[in-house]
Amino acid sequence: RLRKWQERIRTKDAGERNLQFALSEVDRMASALGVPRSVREVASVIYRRALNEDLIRGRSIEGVATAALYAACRQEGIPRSLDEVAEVSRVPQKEIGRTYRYISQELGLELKPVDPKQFVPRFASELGLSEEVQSKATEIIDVSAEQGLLSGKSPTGFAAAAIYAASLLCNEKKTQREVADVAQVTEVTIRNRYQEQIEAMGFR
Amino acid sequence: MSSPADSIEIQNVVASTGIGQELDLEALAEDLPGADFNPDNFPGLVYRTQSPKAAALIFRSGKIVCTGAKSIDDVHEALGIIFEKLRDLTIPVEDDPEITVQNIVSSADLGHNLNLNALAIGLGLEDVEYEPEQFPGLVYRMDEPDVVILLFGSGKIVITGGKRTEDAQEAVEQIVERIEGLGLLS
DNA sequence: GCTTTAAAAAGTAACTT
DNA sequence: AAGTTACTTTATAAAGC
Repeated sequence: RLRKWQERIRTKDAGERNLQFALSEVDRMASALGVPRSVREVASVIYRRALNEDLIRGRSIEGVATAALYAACRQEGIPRSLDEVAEVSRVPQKEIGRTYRYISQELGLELKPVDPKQFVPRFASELGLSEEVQSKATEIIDVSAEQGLLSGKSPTGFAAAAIYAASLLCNEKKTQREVADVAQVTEVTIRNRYQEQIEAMGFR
Repeated sequence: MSSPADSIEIQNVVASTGIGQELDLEALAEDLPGADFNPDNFPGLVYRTQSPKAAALIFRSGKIVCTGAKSIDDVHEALGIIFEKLRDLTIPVEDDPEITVQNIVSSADLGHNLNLNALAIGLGLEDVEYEPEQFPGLVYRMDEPDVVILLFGSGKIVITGGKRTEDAQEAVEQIVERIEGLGLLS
């Protein structure tokens, strides 16, 4: 009976330690990503829900913590790409994506697909581009998405191309390489999306 | 009057069977020209048939998985060839081993572009997985028939998880009806 | 969970020419 | 810049770790 008790305390302690570890990891990654405190709080709520629903079994604590943070960023409307999240996590990108899809399904998060426009302010400011370029990029995204060009395309690549196009239109040109670097996509992707977008805008 | 259902093409059929006889795969790998056997990697021996084109995974237990065939008839033909090859090597093979189709992968074309963002919301986010950052297709799990459909912006689709030829047919009819009902089949 | 096999869809990436 | 190759997703059996 005494042993059982000690075991209970031990597992409870272990559980507490695991939770502490997960939340401190969320905190560490959130800081590295520069997301506000509110996002970390949403992420810990998601993590605790996953824990209560026993979704961690068979998965790494760090993987679930990272996926919770990725989900929280999306839920709060300030998404980070899987690439960006993977950079501050010790979990491979593929596992983060897989874990995100799992907890998202099981917790019924029902997050809408990421809107490329949500990347515009951050990418544009990293490139030192003006408000004018940002609103032009936003317009390009809206117009080309409305014409059905967004289906199946990566939101970061779509946003990157629109920012590149807008920088040209507003005489604040950035090279494809510069835009590609902040958005973490290739120049080829920017070129492909850019061509479709300027055609959709009626330029050419 | 071409309907999407007419565009269905079976792309891959997976089936399992067994010869009811244990096998020495090391010996079989020697006797079967073209056989790949790397037990450190995978417990099955891989054997490919040329016509019809298919790949078989042959296990020590005598159980066999056949994949890559373009029709159920091709599965039977390919396995028939393998059964004969084994008999030629004086390995006793049951007269008519039962062949079970486990999965059929089909492709089809809805004939219209799809707005996957609108479709994700229209079909219900709870039944849909659409993560264009990870994969360009929208994943839709259908209950009846029990299949998974991948839908792409081009209107091309993939139906998998079905065990009968009719599953793809029914799935296409169902998904067309649902998308039309949402007014999203431009 | 993973390992292997096959096939389609379309996007993205990493190479080579 | 174009071309090739390869990887992402889905399902499915097999035996074993």
